[in-house]
Amino acid sequence: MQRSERHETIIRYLRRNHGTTLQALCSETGAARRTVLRDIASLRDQGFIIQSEVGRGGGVRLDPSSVQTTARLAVPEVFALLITVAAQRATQPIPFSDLADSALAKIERALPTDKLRDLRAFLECLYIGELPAGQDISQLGPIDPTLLPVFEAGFLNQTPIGFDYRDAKGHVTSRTVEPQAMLILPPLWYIVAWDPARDGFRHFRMDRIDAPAVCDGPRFRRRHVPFNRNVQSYTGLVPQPAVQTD
Amino acid sequence: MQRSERHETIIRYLRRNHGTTLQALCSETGAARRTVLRDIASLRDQGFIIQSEVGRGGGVRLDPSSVQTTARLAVPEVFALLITVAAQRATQPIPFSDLADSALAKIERALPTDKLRDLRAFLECLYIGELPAGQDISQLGPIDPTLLPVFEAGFLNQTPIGFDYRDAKGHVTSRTVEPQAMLILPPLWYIVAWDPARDGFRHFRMDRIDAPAVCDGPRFRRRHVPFNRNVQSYTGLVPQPAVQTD
DNA sequence: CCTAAAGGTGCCAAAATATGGCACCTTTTA
DNA sequence: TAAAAGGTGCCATATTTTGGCACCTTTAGG
Repeated sequence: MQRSERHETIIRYLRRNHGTTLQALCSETGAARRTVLRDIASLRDQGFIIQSEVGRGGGVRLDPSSVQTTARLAVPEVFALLITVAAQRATQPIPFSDLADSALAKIERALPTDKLRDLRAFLECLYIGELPAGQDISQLGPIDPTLLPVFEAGFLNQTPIGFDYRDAKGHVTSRTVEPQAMLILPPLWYIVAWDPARDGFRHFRMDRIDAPAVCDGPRFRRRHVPFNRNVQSYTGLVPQPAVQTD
Repeated sequence: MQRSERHETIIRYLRRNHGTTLQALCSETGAARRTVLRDIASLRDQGFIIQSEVGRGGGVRLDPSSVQTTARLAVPEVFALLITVAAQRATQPIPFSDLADSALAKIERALPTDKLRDLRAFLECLYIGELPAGQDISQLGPIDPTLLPVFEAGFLNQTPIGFDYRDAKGHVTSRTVEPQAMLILPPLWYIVAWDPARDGFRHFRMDRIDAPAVCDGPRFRRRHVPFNRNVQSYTGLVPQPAVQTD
């Protein structure tokens, strides 16, 4: 097996298996342990975040936010691809999804460092949970397509965003808030923001947001968003016992 | 200078200079002429269209339509991404799927011309419908991951493919057929092929196919596959990205 | 016609790089 | 304590790449 093939195989395997051992990777690639170790070092040099755990029950794991793309793809675009593939795998897996993973791995390798950093930060503010039973979703509307880029810009640059918000009764208010997180309770998508006017966190349903725009205003600081037990971060869906320091 | 660095230098130089000579590339890279020649051959293998002129006043030139694909995706990989996004849209649409579409459009445009042609042909043989009510899917098994590349090779090159087929009773027969289309009736995937031995079209469930392989045999011609009303072609369902003109 | 300027291929020795095995280290768990 | 893990350095061997050479073809100019 060629070296570049082997690298792709390793990434693909790590992506599909949340935790694995070097021994498994040796079997998968047909290479010696020493070679696989070198491959992993090389992949780390290329920017893949591969965490490891020493000792019994240990192994290696690819950080789920390890993604790259072609330089011409915008971060929200890659984000949308990632979410789509992950959602599809969670609901009704498509045959040959390993090929989609392989494509994502290759896109991953081509991401410039600054965009990779942005995407990683973006994925870290994404939370997923389940909608409480009985929640009314009868008036679920479309989401303004400019909302995600606006959120991204505000979040990454730490500048406030503004929008008109319609509550359940259709009453519209104008808001200027500090975007802190995104929350998906399928099929509802929320923006979680710090509202300075109310001195607290607010959840805004994305389908009730109109005319989103980045605002001039002082840079805000990021805050830890308190969620209840049923909500997990996208990057924390797999427990990470050891954080590798590069 | 490392090999990969040299490749980037060559491409960059060719982009900036519409016509150049090997001698100039040798100076630019510091490598021997023989090495630069190999590099060019290698770049051609990677999909760059590098034209050359022999003789006085000759040289090499990068075809302007030869867009550099920093992520070199295989056609089945792009296919898998496309299908994933389309399937997700059909079941439970993700917000911002327009962004995923946009990303895919950019990826498609970044494909070399021959691969783009292959992908288009591939997508044109894909059909989607709904499973008739009451169809038994209780024995749905896994699909051999080599099947899609085998189908692709057979379909694009118009050469027969062979496989072992298990029918509903588990009876295995060996088949050699002409692949004509793929049919998705979620969650079942079918290969639709012309079976010369039976002088007709046959539908083969992908999860009942084993040991797929491309066969030696005469090139076959493509046929129009008759489907009933509930089946639509993929390209009729999904708007295609605008084709970039040279 | 000849010569020079071009791209191109095959071959081989030398150089460079990758691989695998080994020894040894550290950490974690049963 | 032993086994299961990831990890590093080193070295002989294997593999790949490079550069030089010979030879080929094509084109343009003298």
